[in-house]
Amino acid sequence: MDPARPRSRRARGQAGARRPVYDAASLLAVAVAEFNTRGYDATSMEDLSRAAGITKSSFYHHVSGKEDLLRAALERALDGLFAILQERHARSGRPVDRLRYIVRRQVEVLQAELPYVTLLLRVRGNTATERWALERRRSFDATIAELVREAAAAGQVRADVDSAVAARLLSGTVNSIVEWYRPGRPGAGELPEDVVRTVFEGVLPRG
Amino acid sequence: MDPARPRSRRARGQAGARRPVYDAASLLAVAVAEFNTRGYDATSMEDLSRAAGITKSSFYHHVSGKEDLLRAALERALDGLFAILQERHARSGRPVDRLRYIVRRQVEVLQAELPYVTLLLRVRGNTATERWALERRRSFDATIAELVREAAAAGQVRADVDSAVAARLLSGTVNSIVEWYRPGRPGAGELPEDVVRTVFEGVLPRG
DNA sequence: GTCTATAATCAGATAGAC
DNA sequence: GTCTATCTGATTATAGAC
Repeated sequence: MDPARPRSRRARGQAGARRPVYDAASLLAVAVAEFNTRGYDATSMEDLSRAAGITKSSFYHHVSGKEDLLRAALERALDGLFAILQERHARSGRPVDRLRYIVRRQVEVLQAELPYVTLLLRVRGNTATERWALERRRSFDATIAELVREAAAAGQVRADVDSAVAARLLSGTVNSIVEWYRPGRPGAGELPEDVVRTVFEGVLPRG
Repeated sequence: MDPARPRSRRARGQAGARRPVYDAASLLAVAVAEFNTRGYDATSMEDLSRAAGITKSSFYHHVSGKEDLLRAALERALDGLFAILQERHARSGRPVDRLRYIVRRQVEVLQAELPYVTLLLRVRGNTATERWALERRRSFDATIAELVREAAAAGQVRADVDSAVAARLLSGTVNSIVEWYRPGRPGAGELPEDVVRTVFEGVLPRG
């Protein structure tokens, strides 16, 4: 009927294809979405392959196993977060200004890499991969905590709350966003600035 | 050798017994600790019985199953949280004062019922029990969100951050405490007030 | 690249002896 | 109350046909 039919094979690679041609990256996205819905441990390879629309065996043709999917996802999240610390405004200036910048950027990365960061924040430490990710996370948090300490020593943040506690509350507030933020909602662009305002100035009206 | 030997059976019920005489409540505490360490789905009944020092079969003699353990734990956490909303200072006064009171009490309940609240905050919704808990949690959060809205309408909290966003950040900050707080550390008594100060006034210095 | 079939292991749960 | 032994089903992963 249609002489151009053989081309449809290539066309599947474009958007709008009935069943996408998968590569490692797109299957990772599918897997991470499932991990976040059910939890990593509760998600079987069967669940993943069904979500991709292929059989378990076909799925294994593309990926090497469940834990490698996890590692790739966690790596992407961690790389995004650590890249912030290398940016110019995160490395120079008053501690409190660097802190403000990092918090804003952290919210932005969280929005941009939501599924990957979400997965990262739910890791428990059951496997070597998870413990590796937890350690890198702890290292990131320690950098923030040190910055809060410096800002407190310079009188740039309040002294009546222990700086270690303040740092944990700050990180906790930012991280909690993954529990409810969904992209595409109105007001998403204002979120980083809203978080900075709320964290630094509190919820009470200006005084 | 010792004519009083039979008594040792009763003595095991006291503190310092080598292997405690278990009842449903003490096994629940053991189970919740394991759930929080490894995650609910990654924890097997074998893990639980080993943690209790008995076999899987003996463990089943005391409890009816894994999901019932989960339900009992989640119920305890939820009951603790909802009880706050019935207290006098949570029900009368200016919205912002009620809010402040609830936040302080929420931190206190979180400290007192740490393992149970921790488990509650990690539930994903895979089973009917988990979905039931998630719905009760959402109902609790909705009460807080409504209170923030009222406080905003009365000009008692800042208007330049959306009240729904502010409410989520507030709840997120409080809930994030389970990720790092451990009882018995110095400064634990000051935590509720530190959280109230940080959330309401921010991390910047006064004035 | 996708499939069916299956291996090997581990999970939650129970039976029945002591 | 605790044990050993076992059932049943799900899980990760692989073999080999098309």
